[in-house]
Amino acid sequence: MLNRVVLVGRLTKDPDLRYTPSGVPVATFTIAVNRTFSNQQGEREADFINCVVWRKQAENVANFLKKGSLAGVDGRIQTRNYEGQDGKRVYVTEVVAESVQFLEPKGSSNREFSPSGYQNENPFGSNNQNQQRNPNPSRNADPFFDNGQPIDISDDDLPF
Amino acid sequence: MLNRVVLVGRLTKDPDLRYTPSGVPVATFTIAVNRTFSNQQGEREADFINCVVWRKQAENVANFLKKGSLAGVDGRIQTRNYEGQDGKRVYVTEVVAESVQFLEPKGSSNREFSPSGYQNENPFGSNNQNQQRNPNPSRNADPFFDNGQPIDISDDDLPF
Amino acid sequence: MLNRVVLVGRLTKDPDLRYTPSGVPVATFTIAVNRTFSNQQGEREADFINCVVWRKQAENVANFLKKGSLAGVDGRIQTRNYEGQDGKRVYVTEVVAESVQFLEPKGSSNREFSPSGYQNENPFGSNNQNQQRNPNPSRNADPFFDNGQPIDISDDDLPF
Amino acid sequence: MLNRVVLVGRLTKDPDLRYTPSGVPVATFTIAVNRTFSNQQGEREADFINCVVWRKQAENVANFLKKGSLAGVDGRIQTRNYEGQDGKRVYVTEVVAESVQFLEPKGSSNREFSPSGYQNENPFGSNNQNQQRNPNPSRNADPFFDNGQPIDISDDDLPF
DNA sequence: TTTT
DNA sequence: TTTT
Repeated sequence: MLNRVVLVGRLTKDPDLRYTPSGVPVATFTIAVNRTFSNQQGEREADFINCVVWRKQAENVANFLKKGSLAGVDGRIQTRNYEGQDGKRVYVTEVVAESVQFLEPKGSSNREFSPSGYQNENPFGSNNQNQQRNPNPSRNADPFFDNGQPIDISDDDLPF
Repeated sequence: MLNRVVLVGRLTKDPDLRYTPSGVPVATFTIAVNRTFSNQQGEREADFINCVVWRKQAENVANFLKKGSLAGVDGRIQTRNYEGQDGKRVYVTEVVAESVQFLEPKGSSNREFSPSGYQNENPFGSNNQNQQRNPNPSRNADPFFDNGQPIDISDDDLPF
Repeated sequence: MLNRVVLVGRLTKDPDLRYTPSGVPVATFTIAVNRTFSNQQGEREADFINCVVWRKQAENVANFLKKGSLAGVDGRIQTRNYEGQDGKRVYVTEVVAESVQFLEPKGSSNREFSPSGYQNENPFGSNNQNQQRNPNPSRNADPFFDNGQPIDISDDDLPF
Repeated sequence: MLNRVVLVGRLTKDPDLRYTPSGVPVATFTIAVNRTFSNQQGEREADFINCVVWRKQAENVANFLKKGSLAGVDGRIQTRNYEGQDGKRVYVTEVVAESVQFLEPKGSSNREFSPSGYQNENPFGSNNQNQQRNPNPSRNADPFFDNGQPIDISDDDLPF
């Protein structure tokens, strides 16, 4: 079972950094990857792909990337679901970044983020169907990409 | 701008083959990719990834793969959106397969699907925001994954 | 059977553009990809990966990339072999680029090279063991990476 | 700097398991990946790609894969060089597998090898130019792929 | 709304 | 609901 994704594109806005209840950093961002082909109107379009990154790299992403930054992502596709505002299940497909590469020559840094730290947490991924971990019925937005407050990301969502 | 996905997993059900108004075959299927790590309950979970494949390979997929088949996918992530039943925009992230590999030793075939045929169509991808091409206001399900009838896939959705 | 490579790194020198006897352009270059980890001496090392690109993109690479350029490569690994100067068989592993992305903000261009042109050639790949196509016993360097003259690349080496 | 490889193919012979002086397992194998296109003679050819895998997965590979096994590899390209028998430098390009997937339905197992164990070794990769670590002038074959004895693999060759 |  |  293989699941591998590599992307190079630009952030559509500044990354969003949050923390799980136990204090693990998680950053989300959307990367726009321009297509190499044009549509019938001769326009080149883009795919807008949501990405999640954990731990030390989440903080690096928040510190070094911003809207418009050129970045490379090496990771895997993750699917999960949560209960939407209307009580319906919402299905989400996103990329979990295992490494993020800063490709901007800004200040000639060209920083890389190698995976490190947080080795002892013994975390895990989750595609959990039942939402007992969210006992609050009034808050049903996507915990990752709701442009909301840094709450309600469960430690259950931690991958590897 | 790079956008590359490689998956190996099993089909969650038989592929769904349809045709665009101009007669181009398109198949959709969902591939379950088991994760290599377990969650806190010690269970191994899976990601369920929707895939689209066009033209000759769509017919091969429909002919040679079925629920449970082990398959490899080499493609890219595509995002698109359409107007949902409640009038809200629905955002979809899926994989457009450029090649699909049949990994089952069924009948010792181990068939491969190489890209071929349909070279002269000059098609293109689309992430179109406006839905004028769907003049029917009563039909607002996902044209690809609605388990519905073989209608309403626009030739605008054709990639490369 | 899947074979997919994605690289982002910098050219170690200017690309080398040649032509097959039938006039098909082929460019070769080496890309240095810095590793994300350090060795015992605390040094970060790099992998130096030979790449080949054909047709229209070969000319784009020659025109737009040079020593030090940041580039992305999406392709596959190819192995081939030829008779070395001492009569021994030399085995080569390299990357055949299907698309090359120019990631330099030089002149704000950020050009992309989409595959196009040369569609009617009906070419093919080769891993040929016998070298009858090189009847010249005095010339036994690597036809691709010998830093030599633009000769002796067979049309048999053309992939897809 | 991104460097990602995904392969699916069959082992050309049984894997070769060795140990570094400090006892770290390392397995090497060659995977044949059939091409999706044919040459002018209408034959489908293959690429024969050397792979290296370390630690726990090396032992899994040795235990569960053999000549002809269908396997998936997720890893990166590595280049290194060593002094050949004639005193000339030999350059090697191979794949370092980060995970290996057993795709055979043999005994209905379909085992996966997740990275684990050997976490505390703090090893590292090396592309070392000078070979002082091989003080024996009479032994100049490739330490990995010489089909030879389980000697002379330095702990310096350990990646990540 | 899921595969082995 | 988007980047250059």
